[in-house]
Amino acid sequence: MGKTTLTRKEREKLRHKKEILSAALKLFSERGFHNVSMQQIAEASEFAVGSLYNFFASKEALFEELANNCGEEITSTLIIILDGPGTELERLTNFIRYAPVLLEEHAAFMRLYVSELGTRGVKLSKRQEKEDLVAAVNTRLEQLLANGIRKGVFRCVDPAITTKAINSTLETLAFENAGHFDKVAVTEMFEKVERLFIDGLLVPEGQDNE
Amino acid sequence: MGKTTLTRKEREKLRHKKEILSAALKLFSERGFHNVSMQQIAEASEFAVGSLYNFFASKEALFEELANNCGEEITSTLIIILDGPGTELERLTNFIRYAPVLLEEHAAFMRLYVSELGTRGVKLSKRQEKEDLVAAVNTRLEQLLANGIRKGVFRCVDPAITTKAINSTLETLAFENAGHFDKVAVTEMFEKVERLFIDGLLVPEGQDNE
DNA sequence: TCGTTAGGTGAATCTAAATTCATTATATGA
DNA sequence: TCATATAATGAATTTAGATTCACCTAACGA
Repeated sequence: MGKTTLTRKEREKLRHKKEILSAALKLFSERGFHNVSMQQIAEASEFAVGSLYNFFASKEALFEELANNCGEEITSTLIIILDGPGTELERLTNFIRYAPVLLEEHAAFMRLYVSELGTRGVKLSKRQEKEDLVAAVNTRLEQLLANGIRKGVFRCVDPAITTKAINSTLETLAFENAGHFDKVAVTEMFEKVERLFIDGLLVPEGQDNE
Repeated sequence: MGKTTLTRKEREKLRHKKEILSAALKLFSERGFHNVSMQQIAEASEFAVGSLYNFFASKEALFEELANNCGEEITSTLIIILDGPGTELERLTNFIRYAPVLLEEHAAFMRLYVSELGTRGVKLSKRQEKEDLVAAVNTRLEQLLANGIRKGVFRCVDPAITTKAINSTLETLAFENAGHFDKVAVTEMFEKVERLFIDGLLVPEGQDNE
């Protein structure tokens, strides 16, 4: 019947699962993992508590699935940008410029990510996956910076530290703005970040690198 | 008897309270507020659970006292640096350089601060005080940057954004290093931060600001 | 129509932790 | 030494919230 290999029932089930995840994401991002109960998720998603357990083995499992889903989506986009065409300067600029888009599309998850999973964190069993995703982005950003430095485009800074600085700054601003998203204000804000980091990294004209 | 106005008993009590706070700080910083029980704090401090309640009305109250104590101590030092003598450049440099010292002396609290109170956060009732402390530091740092820009020492960046960038970078590194503190490595790391931000902020020689 | 099955339901149960409080120990000073 | 006050104790109670499960309901094929 459907255009996929899934039966209608299966599609329904998947949709229900997504509804639960979506409601949970909203709540978790607003109040944090420990301050949201399964009851509340049930109410918000208009299911019964018991039903949640038809989809997820535990609250923690639900959270993990959420984190993995969203994390994958976001990091894969970032990796495409970092691995994409263009000079180091262009790609780094795109990376920073993309933040507002990410924020608009995934505001709730960004909040969740920064507060529960970011550099800090709640302890979860299978956090492995997420570590890998983040590491993948960081490695690429570091590499990009290192290349830019070698080519004499960027000043001779430490790529690892600079990566951390850029990421933590973006995370912080993302978190602050995820609540009350205002496209214009946010875009403007990230332009300032761009000027801070990009201009601060460029080798001043007429000077040699190192 | 004592050199203060406190009786011996009172001093004893105070010491006991400090012992509890100290044990709690260690645990909270390692595992986070929600993952530490009053039982555990009792064991670690070698008191009975009930005794904790002779000192603090609730677990949350205990946490708040901890946060306020340490927060005050740290921010007051930072404010002294930011308000101190010296040019904007010198004071900003000192601010960043002071991070390792802070980290060495207050590693546990730094961890706690970043994970539970930093820009993100657990919801607590009387978080007001802490907000004020942080705001006091941020305002001064912004002001310092603004002055530096006006005097043509720093590039024309946004002081508020730059403040956030510097703080979040320092916080992130502090958090990462609070666990396994290594003076040499940490000092080296913060020197790189210094180069990243300070050098990146300076107006290139022979050029005019704006 | 009827039996079967996959979800769905939510009250009941279980669990981990916070909080209380009757009891015990210790110190002080008459 | 004894009376009193102050602090310490930890078993018992309470509470909040996760998890279970015996029971529904709707859809589908026979």
